Amino acid sequence: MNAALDKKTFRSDLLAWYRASARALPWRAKPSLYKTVVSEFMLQQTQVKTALPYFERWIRELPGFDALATAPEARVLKLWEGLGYYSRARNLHKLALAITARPEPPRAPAAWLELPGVGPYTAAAITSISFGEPVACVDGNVVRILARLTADGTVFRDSSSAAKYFTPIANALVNKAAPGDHNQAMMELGATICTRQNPSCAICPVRSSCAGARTLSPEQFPRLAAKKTEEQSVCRIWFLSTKRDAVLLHRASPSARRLAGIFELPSPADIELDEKDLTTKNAKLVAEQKRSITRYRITEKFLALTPGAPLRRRIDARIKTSAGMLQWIALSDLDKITLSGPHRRIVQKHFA
DNA sequence: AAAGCGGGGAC
DNA sequence: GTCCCAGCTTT
Repeated sequence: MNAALDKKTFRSDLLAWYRASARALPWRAKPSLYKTVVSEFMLQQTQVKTALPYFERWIRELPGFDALATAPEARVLKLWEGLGYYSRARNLHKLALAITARPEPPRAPAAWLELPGVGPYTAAAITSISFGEPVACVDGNVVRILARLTADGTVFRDSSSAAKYFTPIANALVNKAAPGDHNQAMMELGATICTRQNPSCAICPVRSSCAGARTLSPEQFPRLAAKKTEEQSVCRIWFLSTKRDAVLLHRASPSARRLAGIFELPSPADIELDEKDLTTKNAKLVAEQKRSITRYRITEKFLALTPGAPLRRRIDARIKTSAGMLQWIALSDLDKITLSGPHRRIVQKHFA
């Protein structure tokens, strides 16, 4: 730790800045344990701006742990549609069931760690904000601030090892009199001032504590090894019923590792088609889109399938034996099911 | 079009 | 410890 860093000065400068300039966010107005939990789940892997409309609607529809616990999972997933990483929604649902099953919610960070979807970061966020537990949240924002504050040039292999490295430092720095506000202030500082590129050091409330700000390029911290990306190409099928009033969709099983319980346009493999079934005569490329997820860059091609009678019979037989993984969904019912975000968009754009 | 963010869980 | 998850924003 930087010997020059005066913790007391840092804490009070940070807190004064936060209390004067915190953004007005819906989970900060009239805070409750439930709102804190929902917001922290939504903010895993998702930026504030994206989560905002989802949070407002969620609180309107499911205003407390009881409402969430008694809601059917399909409704929970539908409310999450478009946010991605649906295991967060399923974990949040299970967490509500666990919370309502006990006389009162736990208070200790270690107890929250046992609940589904709660890791070190989320346990620290929830318990510091709701119960004043003196534990630090360590996310990418906090790593960035601490690496700059101490001008630490360590090269980390990835963000999780960086978080582990900075956790003791972050805990030593927490303001024990106001850990919730301290943690939120760190996140706020990272999101608005101590940004990854072009940090606004000139207006930073803790500039006088920061060793990085005294270097030529504070943005060089933290030093993370470059990630390698992998190209992936996938194909999806747009296939209508004979009457052209329903589309064939694939629903991942509730225990699937990816997109559990979520509908997508089927891949050729999902309906047991191979290349020779997809001739230029019966399969036409109607759309192509690129998207990114973690280290993958995915090129997705959408083929409209208009098969002859024998192939159609084969697919019909396959649907019957698919145990609900393949379903005809009426075009008028598309709004009633949960589609993955990218497939929802492609359907609206090209097939609506 | 490419690069970056980001915590949790399964193994 | 390592890998996977299947999405958006910023540049």
